[in-house]
Amino acid sequence: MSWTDERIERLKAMWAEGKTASAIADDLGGVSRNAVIGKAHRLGLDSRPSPVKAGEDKSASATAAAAAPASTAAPASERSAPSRVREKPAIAAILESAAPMPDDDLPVAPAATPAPAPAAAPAAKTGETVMVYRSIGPGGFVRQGPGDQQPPIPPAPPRRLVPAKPAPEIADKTGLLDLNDRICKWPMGHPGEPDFHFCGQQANPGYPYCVQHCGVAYQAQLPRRDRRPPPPLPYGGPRVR
DNA sequence: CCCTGATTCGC
DNA sequence: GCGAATCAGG
Repeated sequence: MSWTDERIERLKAMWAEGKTASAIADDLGGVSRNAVIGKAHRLGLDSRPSPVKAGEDKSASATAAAAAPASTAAPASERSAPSRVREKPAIAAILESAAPMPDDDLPVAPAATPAPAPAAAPAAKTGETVMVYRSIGPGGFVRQGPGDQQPPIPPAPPRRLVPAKPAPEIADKTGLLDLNDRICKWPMGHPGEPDFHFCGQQANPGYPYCVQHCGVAYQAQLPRRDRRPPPPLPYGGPRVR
């Protein structure tokens, strides 16, 4: 079925009415909803509120490709495609929410300190043993492997927090409270380990990491034809739809 | 699973 | 230009 003038007019009208692409495709007949969407785009019709686009942070993703670090910069021939960049670690987002303590005389710890999300270290590869860092109170964590059973630990009671001197081994390392938007937040080591700290280099402006770590965190996606097929899975692989 | 619209890219 | 395949959020 081809796009006659008459069918294009009907598509435009229904698109303007806010009908979904599926409904338009059903109504026109002989075309899929993808065909309708594709045609609408080529006609330059208004974009609809997309479930995917909603809430997207434009400033971050739109500039991601342009400001990509030199180490992964795509060749000039590469299509301009901001969405071709993916962020690997979600750690930065978690750390962004680490607000500084109120400036009161001495802060009081909340009764129930939620355990931080067990963020995987950036270097972790699939198949590696997943360690969990369980909070055992303010500033304390234990490492747990999947096999380690341990009853839940009751939250620490509220108590006054006394400013502690940093341990000598991290005296001049970048800790959680040293972070701000100009400092690279790439984790070095693992949370809970005595010398855990952050990279601390000057952050690439607009990014949570320094230029070097941006090169690890943001990587250009290969065109589909250049991607390797996923390795075969055990048991003959997943069910084919 | 279902739905949605956006995007990519082989044709 | 077309539209299936894919993506990603709801």
